[in-house]
Amino acid sequence: MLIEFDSSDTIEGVIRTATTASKHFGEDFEPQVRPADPRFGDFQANGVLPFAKKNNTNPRELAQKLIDALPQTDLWETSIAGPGFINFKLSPSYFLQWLEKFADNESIQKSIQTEKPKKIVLDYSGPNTAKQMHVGHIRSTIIGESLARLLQFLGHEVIRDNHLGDWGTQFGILLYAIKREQIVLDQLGPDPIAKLENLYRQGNKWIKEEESNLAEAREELVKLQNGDSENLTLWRKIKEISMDSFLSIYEILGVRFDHSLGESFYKDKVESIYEKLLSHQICKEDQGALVVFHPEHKRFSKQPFIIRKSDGASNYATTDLATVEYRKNEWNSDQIIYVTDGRQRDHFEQLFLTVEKWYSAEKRESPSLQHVWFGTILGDDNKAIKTRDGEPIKLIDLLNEAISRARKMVIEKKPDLTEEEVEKRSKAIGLGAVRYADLSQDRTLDYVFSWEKMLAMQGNTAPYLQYAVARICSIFRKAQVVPTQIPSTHYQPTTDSERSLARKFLFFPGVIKQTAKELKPHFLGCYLYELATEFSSFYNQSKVMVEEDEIKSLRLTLCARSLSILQIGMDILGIELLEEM
RNA sequence: GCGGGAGUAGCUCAGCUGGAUAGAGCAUCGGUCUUCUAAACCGAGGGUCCUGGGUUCGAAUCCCAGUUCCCGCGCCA
Repeated sequence: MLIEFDSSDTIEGVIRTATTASKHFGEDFEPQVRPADPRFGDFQANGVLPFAKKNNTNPRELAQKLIDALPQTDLWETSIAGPGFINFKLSPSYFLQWLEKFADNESIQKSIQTEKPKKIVLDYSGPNTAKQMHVGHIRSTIIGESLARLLQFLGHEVIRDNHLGDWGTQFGILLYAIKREQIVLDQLGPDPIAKLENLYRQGNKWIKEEESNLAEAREELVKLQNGDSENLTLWRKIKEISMDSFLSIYEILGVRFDHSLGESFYKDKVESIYEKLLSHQICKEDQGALVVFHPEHKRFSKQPFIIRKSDGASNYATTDLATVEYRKNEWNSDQIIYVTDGRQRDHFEQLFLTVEKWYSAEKRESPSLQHVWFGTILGDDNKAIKTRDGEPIKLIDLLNEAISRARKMVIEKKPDLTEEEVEKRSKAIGLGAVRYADLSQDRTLDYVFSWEKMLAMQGNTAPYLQYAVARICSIFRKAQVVPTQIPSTHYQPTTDSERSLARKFLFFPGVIKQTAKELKPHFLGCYLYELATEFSSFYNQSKVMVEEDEIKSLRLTLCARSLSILQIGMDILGIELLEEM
């Protein structure tokens, strides 16, 4: 019998073979193999219950027929429980075979990679220029990066594109403020982006104070959009300053984009969009603007998708349409994934509907479009953190605070480390904590920002996972073997802690699949935490460095597989690991 | 008004798409370091899964109604 990486697949395959051949079941029988409660077994097949219901037979008797039809094997024991569940309790021999078959990170990756690699554009982070990234901006960057890594791990070609908000109306206000204050952009001092942000805030105040100021700001924007050279020069400088600030954050977070084509990149590509959509009668003029309605849709038949404002200017919707076209034509992408705040869901739904009609009118295949949205980070008032007024916590400050708190713990624990080592560990631990705090929770949920939450280092946190890894590495150092060169063994997982750790490995494939299917990193994060918990428990109960070589080899193998899965998983989450803590 | 999301332990959250006695972390209380790293481990207490109906062998999960909070809905992105 072939042992597959995903044990559910192995079991399901065996069941299907049996049921297809059996007169009691047939081809339409769904085994429904799921991880089981450890009290009952390792996997369970639930499919008999609904099938018996549909065919008006006794489920327990039917379950018995299924078991009778299964081939004899020493890989597992089966039993019927409750109303008709079939439990599979895997044998020690199964575990040992699995452990030997998927022996290193490469073979694990190979076993799970896709057969149909796609070219996927991942659109994430996308901060607005002239503003600093604050804590509210962390989610798109971290979630997006993690999904990029996941898809790459699965064998897809991923194009990371940072769709900068560099052509919005904020420039009217900012240019107005710069001119009013007679600011020289080259002389903004050590923290130019903060200065720009203050200017923007000041400008915002001014335009609210007086009508005429608002008019002037609008005029600056029009001049910019019409290619006024003075304003364009200022705009370029602003973008440069912004990019420097973003890049320093990406550097810390280990994020690198293949492209940073902002909205400005598409400003000359929008005219043809209007023409095409008009010629296909997808959009129409309404109240002076060019809009798209979707008559078949209950809501978007009334709620417009504005692709050209009544003043003739383009907007977010327009550039997004042009962006799809560019990514399809120039990069030949099969799929585009947008990682943005959930408040933009209507926008993307409308965008996707519009693209679908447009491409189908031209009989072209549109890329598959997906909006991976996340909840908002809220302030203490339960409202979204916003930049316009007040001073939200800067992202850079959060990251630095995380590193400095980790630093205290690192030094406390090991006072004699070199400065270089302290630096390395504090960074891995502090940033890991922040990343994990966000990634370990369902992305669709809003949460209130708190230092305590973001910087926790005990319990279900990245440092806990990193600590488990450090302990494993320590064992291998003491044992003087490398994880890939452990002597083979005949000793099978026997004790409770050996068995339950080995058992945990088997659920990794399913977790990866689910994470990829729903594009929700928290499935992986939670699993890794559970795995680390199993390992810690194993570590406390079973000494690895024992006299008996056979037992030692098995336990080293369990350490090695824990390490592999933690390495792979943490790498996908973008969290660094340490060999010592 | 229309549409979307959410309501699970004192707090923060999981709950594998309908499975068996609902789980973690934090906090509280108790135990474990001359033994591979105590950022750890073991244990205890803590629940009207918002409320009320329904669907069925079986519901935190699906459907309906109500309720509370959040978000979106014509020229911001």
